[in-house]
Amino acid sequence: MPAALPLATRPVVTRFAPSPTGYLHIGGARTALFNWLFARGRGGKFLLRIEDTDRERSTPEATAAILKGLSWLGLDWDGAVVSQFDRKDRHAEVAHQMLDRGTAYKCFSTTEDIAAFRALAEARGSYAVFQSPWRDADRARHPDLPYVIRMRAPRSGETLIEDSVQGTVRIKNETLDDMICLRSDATPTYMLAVVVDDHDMEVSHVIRGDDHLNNAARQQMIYSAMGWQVPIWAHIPLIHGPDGKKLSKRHGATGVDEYQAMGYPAAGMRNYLTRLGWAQGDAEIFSTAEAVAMFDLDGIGRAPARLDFKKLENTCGHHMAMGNDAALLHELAAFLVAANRPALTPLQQDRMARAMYCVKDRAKTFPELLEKAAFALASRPVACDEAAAKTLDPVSRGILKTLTPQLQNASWTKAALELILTNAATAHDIGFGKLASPLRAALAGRTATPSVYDMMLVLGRDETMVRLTDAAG
RNA sequence: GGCCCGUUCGUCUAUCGGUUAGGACACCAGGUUUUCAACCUGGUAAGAGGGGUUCGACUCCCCUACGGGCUGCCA
Repeated sequence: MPAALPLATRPVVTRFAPSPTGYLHIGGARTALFNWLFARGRGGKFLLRIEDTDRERSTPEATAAILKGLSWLGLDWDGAVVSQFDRKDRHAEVAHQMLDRGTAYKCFSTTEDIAAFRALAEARGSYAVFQSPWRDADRARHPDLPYVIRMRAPRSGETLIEDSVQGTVRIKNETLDDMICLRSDATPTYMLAVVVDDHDMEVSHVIRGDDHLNNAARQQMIYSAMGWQVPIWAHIPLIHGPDGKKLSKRHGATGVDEYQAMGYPAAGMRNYLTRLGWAQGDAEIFSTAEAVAMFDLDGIGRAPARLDFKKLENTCGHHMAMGNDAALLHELAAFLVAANRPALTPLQQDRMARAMYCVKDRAKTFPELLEKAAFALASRPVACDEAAAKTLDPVSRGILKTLTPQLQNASWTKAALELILTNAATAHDIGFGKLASPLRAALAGRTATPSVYDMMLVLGRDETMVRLTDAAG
């Protein structure tokens, strides 16, 4: 029976426990985020454990990628990263304790025996759970052969999982097998290792993908076998691709590193991921601090959510606009590294910093930010695209020429520039739009740009003058 | 196959027996405008299907369909 009540008074400890077999999956990132939000909002701890008991598939590169992904998202963990493999002796110790207590037993069946059993069971249409002949065998008759340690699971009755997201889930014990806790090479299986580690690490809330919901019943048996307090379970639905199928490579990006390389700001990513499968009323756009304050288990939905890139972009756009200029500049530099693009020169950095105010609220991603700020990053002579070149006809060039002397002595403020330019438009008997086009071409080399005033302000008098002169020919 | 979970606008969701079923993204129309974007206003759009329970069901129960997960000496 889950002892949910005493746990409420236990300090909150959550954890993220990925297996290091690849990059940090976007679904894993959201699981980590939920754990992090929950802990941070309750003054608790958020621990990180690498489940590397599968030596075949675990790699240090994958661990590094996971840590990097978490760092990008700003999900800081408490204490040192725990390697599950390093704790294998402790796991084995617990397995033997269960053996001593009679809640586990040695099983000498070979993988061939098991396969044969399953084939037979399947042919008969009964449960395909393996029933070991060694479960009740006399120890005196144990052969001197390799063995695994199996849980002596109850074969009748049911196990109740009190889940904060899924509600009460009843699982018939007859559908659960005597799972292996310690392999024949004395290494622990995942099922044993998670329980021992979560217990030893004093994890109070296990928030993880609902692919582990069935496992929770098995794991709960180990808790009771050891007389340990069961944590509060919260099995969250997985993320699906836009077509509702399990998110996979064919949907596009699945690794968080790819999202960083695509230029989504981390704050926007956090906001979107928080809101994906979780809600509190109509809250849509919120800061990380607000998310920490708001997040709870009650708001987690029970159905898998689909990834929607349009909404991700929109959310990111809000965060880009809300972002602190210096912080955005800093993140932009990190994006360039992640995207394997050249870093900004000192001059470009300076211009970018000054342009930020007029470009950040029109960009959703860093590539867009760069695109909008192209005028500031361009170096002379500014190359014109086709459409911009067309606006620089002889008449327009003539007008640009008349502008330079006036700009020479103008005070470099928006109000002053506005006066000069509107007067110039009037003097040449054209609308302001007609004047703005060649100015855009001269200053940015393109037809879609921020306001001409903003560009002039960002570039400064000298640069503006030379660009106009360049264009005027 | 067996077991478990899920199903509200195209998408993310609100609703926790009584609402004209709300918001956001996307989309459409209009507006603003110095281009693009942004922004403002309005609009289209939903309870998978079938049975119950109830004075009354999106909400509770059952069945079906569909989707997902688990069913490993993987995690």
